[in-house]
Amino acid sequence: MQRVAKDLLGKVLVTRVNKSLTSGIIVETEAYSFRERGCHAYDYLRTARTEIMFLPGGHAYVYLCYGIHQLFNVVTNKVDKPEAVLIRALQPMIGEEMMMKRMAVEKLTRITSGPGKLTKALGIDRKLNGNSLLNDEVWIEDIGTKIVKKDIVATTRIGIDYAGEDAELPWRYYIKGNPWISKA
DNA sequence: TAGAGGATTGAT
DNA sequence: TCAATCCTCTAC
Repeated sequence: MQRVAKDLLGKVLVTRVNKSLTSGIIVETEAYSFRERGCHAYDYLRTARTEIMFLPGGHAYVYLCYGIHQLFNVVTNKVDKPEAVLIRALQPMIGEEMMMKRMAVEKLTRITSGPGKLTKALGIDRKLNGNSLLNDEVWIEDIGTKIVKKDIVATTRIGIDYAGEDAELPWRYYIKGNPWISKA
C-alpha cells in the first residue's frame, strides 16, 4: 500500500463538480493502514465513518477534520483490509480559474498545497465519500508521467503525534523539489 | 446524550 | 502559539 502511495505521485486527480472540470498532478501523499495507530481504521476498527475503508480499492474516502477541512483519500486494499492513501498536495492543471474562484484568491500560488486546501480547490466534499473513482465526479488519470525513484522522498507523516511510535513510520511521500508540496 | 478530540489552516 | 468549528467516537 506504500507502493500505491508512491505510484500515485505524478498521476492526476480530476473532479467534475457542478459541471466544472478541475484537476491537478498529485505531488504529495501519505499512506494509512489498519496495522498502525495513525489510521482511523486501526486494528480493523469499523464504524460508520471507517466503513468506507473496508470497501475494495478505488473508492474515495472523504471526511471532515477539525470541523473545518475535508480530507480526500483513495482506498487502496481489498475488501475488509482498511487501507488508504491521503492526497496532501497537487499541482494545478485544469480549471485553474475555477480553483482560484473557489479559494477566493487571485493568484494560483499554493492554493492546493495542503490536504484541506486541495479539496476545497477541486470542489471535493463529503458528498463524494464512498464514491467509486470510476464514476464521472472524481477519478484518477495516468498521464504517463514517470517519477524516478531518486525523486521520491519518504518521510514521517504530519499531524499524527497521538499515534505513538507509529508516527515514526516514513509513510509520507512527495516529489523532490516540487514547489507545490505542503510546507511543514 | 454529553464530552473530548482531531490525517488542518491561517492569523497573531 | 492559538482559535475556528463540527463531526465522530466513547462512556455514562
